[in-house]
Order: sequence, then structure tokens, then C-alpha cells
Amino acid sequence: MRNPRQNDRLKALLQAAGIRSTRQRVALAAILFDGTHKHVTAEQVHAAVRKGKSPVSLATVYNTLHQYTTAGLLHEVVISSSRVYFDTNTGEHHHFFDDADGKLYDIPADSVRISRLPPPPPGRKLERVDVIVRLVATKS
Amino acid sequence: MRNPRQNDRLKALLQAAGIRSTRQRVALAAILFDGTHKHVTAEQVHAAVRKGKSPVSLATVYNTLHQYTTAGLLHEVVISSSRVYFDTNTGEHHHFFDDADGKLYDIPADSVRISRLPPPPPGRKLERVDVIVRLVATKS
DNA sequence: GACACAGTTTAGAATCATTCTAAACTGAGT
DNA sequence: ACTCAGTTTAGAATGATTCTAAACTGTGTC
Ligand SMILES: [Mn+2]
Ligand SMILES: [Mn+2]
Ligand SMILES: [Zn+2]
Ligand SMILES: [Zn+2]
Repeated sequence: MRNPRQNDRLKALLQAAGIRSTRQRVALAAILFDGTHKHVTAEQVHAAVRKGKSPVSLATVYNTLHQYTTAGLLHEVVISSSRVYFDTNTGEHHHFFDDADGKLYDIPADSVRISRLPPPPPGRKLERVDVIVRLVATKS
Repeated sequence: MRNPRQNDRLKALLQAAGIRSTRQRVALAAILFDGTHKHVTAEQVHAAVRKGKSPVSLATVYNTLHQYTTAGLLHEVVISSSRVYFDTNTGEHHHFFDDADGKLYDIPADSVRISRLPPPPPGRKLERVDVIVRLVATKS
């Protein structure tokens, strides 16, 4: 599923972010940056990349996800105490979280209006606002 | 700092929640339910209770915090992937989170207005909305 | 009061996502 | 080809949390 055109696009993506392109990084980028937004854990990415042609170690998966995050290609979403999600949607937005299956769904930023937020404590400034709407199966 | 009056109040609190009162549970309740709202980790509670007269094992701290949570005396706040916070404020409200020192500050529910929230995915209903305002030290 | 028995507590082992370590590998530039 | 920083990796280490299985406690029964 990775034609030369795709490959060049991914390499350009990494270079634009100041990241040297390697076989492993391109393989991970191919999984992450396929044009659709995703919420993935390190384990999921590791499992996905293992199915493909290029094996990548779990340590490299973690290293690379963090590097992409620092470079602004991914965002970390903290939503559950037992796992970290990486989000390929780096724009401002919020989340539904379904605890039953551990899945995240995006909520557009303009679907949530926050007003009357009090000022932050002294010496601190607002970095980002995360809205998490936790879901539960309907009873009926 | 625990006079008989306090002790009776704590026992009544536990009994009202359907929890049998034991030496350990009362010692933990004394730390948690002193009339002020707190955000604490299991380790913090364990350290605090160890300073007092009644040693309590870490396993019991975890057991009891979860039991109090199930009984509605505490709320779990997931905000950092490396630790779980227990909140003695069980009413609807939101949080500032200061990553630098790991501290939480309450934001009253009526300080945040959420409008135009999209409907949840089919078969799911909204359980709760958590707003986390992440803080950073001011640069200047 | 001894007896029974469920409920509770506990030390220490186990778990598991994540991070660390230290050695091998790779690749761009000379 | 040679070098050197940057990268990858297996496996060990970490650390919060959970589990296990044995000891303990409290309350009710005879
Ligand atoms: Mn995971
Ligand atoms: Mn902790
Ligand atoms: Zn998202
Ligand atoms: Zn709170």
C-alpha cells in the first residue's frame, strides 16, 4: 500500500518537521499520517507496523511517537490512567471517550463554547483546554 | 487532632455510605474528609496516614480509596498518565492542572459554559464532562 | 466466653505500560 | 572507505497499581 508517491510525501513531511527520515520513521508515518485522523496507543502502532514489511521495535515506536509529538505532528491525549493516546489531529478540538471500548471520537473545537473561565493562579498561564465527554452505554 | 466528636462524625459518614467503620477507614476518612476539598494521590494519603497514630498498608489505602469512590464519597480525576488523583469534591466542577508541580485547582461548574455539544455516538449516552485547563509557568 | 464466618487488612509478589541502558547499526559528509 | 553523530534495539529497570493468600477482626450464635 505504499507507492513511491506516498513515500516521498512522508519523507517530505518528516523533513519539514526537521526529522531525519529513516526506514522505521517512514513506516510509522505511513501508519499515522494516511490522511485520516486517528487516536492510537503505542501498542496499537507497534502491532500495526509489525504486520507490515518493516519490523520496528517497541522502543522505537515510543521514541518516535514522542519525537513526533515534540515536533507538533502528534498530540498526546491523557484520558485514561492506564494508557496514553496519540492523536494525529493536532488542531484544537475535544473528545468523546467511550470507556467500554477505549475509543476516542473528535468533537470540533467550535462545538464547545467555554465562557467565564476564571483567571489562572498567579504566575501561571493557560496552555490548553481539554474537554473530555465520557460516554456510557445507554441503559435501555 | 481527632477528638471524639470528629470520630463520631467520620463513623456516621461511613455508615451513611454503607461502609463498615474500621480503625483504618476512619484514619483515612480523617485525612480526606476534614471539611476542605482536596486532590490527593494514593501515595500522598499513604504518607499522611503513616505520620499519624494508625499505620495503614498501601494496599488498604488503594482498597479504601476505590471503595470510597464507588460509594460516591470521592471522585477519580484522570489528568496525568502517571498517577490517579482522588478528589474529595464530588460535585460537578472542573480543574486547572499545573503540570510543573502536579497540583489541581477547582473551577466551579458555573464558570464553564458548554454549548452546542454534538450528540453522542449511537447507543451511548453522556456520563460526565470533564474540562481540564492545563497551565504553564508564565515565560516573563 | 468459645465458635463460626464473613469481611478486612496486609506483606509481598505480580502486572504492565513506559522508560532506560548500553551496545550495535546507519547514513550523510569527507 | 572512514568518521561520527544520530538511530535502533533487546532486554533490564521502573513505578504505580493490582493481586494473592494468609492473618486478623468484629459481630452474631450457642
Ligand atoms: Mn497501550
Ligand atoms: Mn501517586
Ligand atoms: Zn482527537
Ligand atoms: Zn476538584
